[in-house]
Amino acid sequence: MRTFKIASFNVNSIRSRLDIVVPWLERNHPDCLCMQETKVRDDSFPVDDFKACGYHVVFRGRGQYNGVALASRVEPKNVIYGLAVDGPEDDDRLIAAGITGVTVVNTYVPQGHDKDSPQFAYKLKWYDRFRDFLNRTYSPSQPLIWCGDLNVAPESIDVHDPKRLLGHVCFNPQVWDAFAAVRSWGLEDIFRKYHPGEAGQYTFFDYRVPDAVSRAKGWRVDHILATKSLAAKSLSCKIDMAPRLAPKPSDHTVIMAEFQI
DNA sequence: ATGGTAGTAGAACTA
Repeated sequence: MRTFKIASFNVNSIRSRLDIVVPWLERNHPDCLCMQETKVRDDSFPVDDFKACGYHVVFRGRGQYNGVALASRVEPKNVIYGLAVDGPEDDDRLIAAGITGVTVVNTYVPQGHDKDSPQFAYKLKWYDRFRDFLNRTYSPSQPLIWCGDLNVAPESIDVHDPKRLLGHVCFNPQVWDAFAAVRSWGLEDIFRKYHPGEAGQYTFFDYRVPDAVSRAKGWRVDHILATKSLAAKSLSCKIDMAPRLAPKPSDHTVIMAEFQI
């Protein structure tokens, strides 16, 4: 029996966020850190910065947009790059690996732009494709974590102004249905397990909203979910606001969870 | 208030 500590962080450019990510790793020592929006081509990924603080890192990205990475204290096994092993591109939004017996699936779900846009249709389709990916690649009976920027605030308590925001591409009945369909494969929201009904717990604060953090103008769109057997072994789940309060922050912050494995 | 800021870029896009 040991503890498995995992965190997820939309870094909004890994190269711009090294001064936050590296000290955070050294201070918190997770077994695994999942990153989204790395915004860097694979040939420019800062591998050495992760090596220097004792982490392996696997990644997939083509530059300006998206990109995902997974840092791990042990070498990741069975790495899968991309949702679409045999289908159309998924724009560098998924990386999955086995880490000390736990399968970690790290995704950056499409944001959706606007509910009348092709990007929104792509987002809904992406959830469907992701469920198919889970179904053909893994089993809900295995210890598996799905985490990342999932671009959905599942409940009214997950946004600062549910009345005004209802219908937004990240707070939207169609997205809730698509997200629920993935969860019904066999995944539980670990954050809500420890904070049931707790409002005002956010992982994203828009840069464009003045004093968004101090005025609590946030969204809970970054998540850690686990299959039933693993969820039963969870110990904690919390949002760490420190990275969002640091100088030159990402617009997201870190969510982390611990499991007994 | 249909803006605001920050990232990739080296203009316009994504969030």
